[in-house]
Amino acid sequence: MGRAPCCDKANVKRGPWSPEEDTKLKEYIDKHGTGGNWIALPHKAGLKRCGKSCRLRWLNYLRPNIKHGEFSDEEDRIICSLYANIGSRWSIIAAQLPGRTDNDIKNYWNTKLKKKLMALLPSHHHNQQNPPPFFPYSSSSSSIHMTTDNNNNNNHHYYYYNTTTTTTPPSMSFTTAPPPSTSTNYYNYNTTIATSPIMSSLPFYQNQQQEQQQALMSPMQQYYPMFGSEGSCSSSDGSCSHGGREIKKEEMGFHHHHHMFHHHEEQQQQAMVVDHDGINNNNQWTEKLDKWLFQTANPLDYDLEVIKQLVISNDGLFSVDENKTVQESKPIIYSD
DNA sequence: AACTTAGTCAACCGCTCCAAC
DNA sequence: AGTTGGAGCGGTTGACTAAGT
Repeated sequence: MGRAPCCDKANVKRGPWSPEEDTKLKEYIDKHGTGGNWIALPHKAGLKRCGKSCRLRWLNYLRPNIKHGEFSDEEDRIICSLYANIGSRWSIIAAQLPGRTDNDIKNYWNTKLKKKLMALLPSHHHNQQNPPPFFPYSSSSSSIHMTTDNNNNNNHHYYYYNTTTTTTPPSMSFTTAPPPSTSTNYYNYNTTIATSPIMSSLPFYQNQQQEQQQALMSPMQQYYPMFGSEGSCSSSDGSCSHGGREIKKEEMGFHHHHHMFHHHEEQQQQAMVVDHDGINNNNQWTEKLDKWLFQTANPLDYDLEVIKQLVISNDGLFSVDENKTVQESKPIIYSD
């Protein structure tokens, strides 16, 4: 049994709001506030609307200081950085962009910004089924490098799984591990947006060096001010409070990020393997890796301290920890 | 001019969270 | 401690418009 609906769907108006309805809602809230009860509000305001619909209309359109129109490069940069690190937490992203709503940012990302970035990627990433590697994985700077050792003419592909913890904000971190000197093809599967050379070439990253100076401050203060200085206005609900539910949630959600950022930078690089049948399958595996990384919304689900190797075999892609052999491990991507 | 396709974005849906009881 | 129900969130839908054929 599901829960009771919040309103009588048959007796509420749906669809686009008329100017008259907007006026009624705005006048009511200007005069009485929301009263902390959206469900009761439409009846009091004389609106035949669901309370949720009123709330949405107010937050996304009618409340003061809403900013519509073009997003600036700076806003693009902030959205990309945050998306790369926290994913589709639109309300949190919106909280960093005064006047913007989560809905606006979500729409902007889905319809424009994502495509803008896709256009800058190598063509083999343009297939929608194989999303590009700059999409969010976590705030960690984990990455997978693939190299191909053509010099030895053995068609072996080497994947390097890096785990990096860094004191700099994710948007400005760089994975510094160079490809092995023998490699001729180098593909960087960075999981953080700014580590990609493509991303770095975008207009909103042009002043990255300058921003690295700012990186000296705590990233949590920079992006999530509730961890240090001022509270910020959420563009989702317009609140400007340190108290209440939202911030509690964020504190919980970001706990491990916070912790991670305060580690000293260190990087591990583990090489492994690969026994598969040749360079012609290269794309197959790069695509699978992309897909895996993309689907793994939070690679911390895989313990980065444990995963030391990625091993490809005919049965799939395996992560191998120190205590297990390939045979003992379960593939993280199964071979088709 | 008529039709189709693609893009945009406001609004809805269904879920989780959590305060109040 | 368990239940209820409102608030808030993110994903998705669909109406509308613009561009292309």
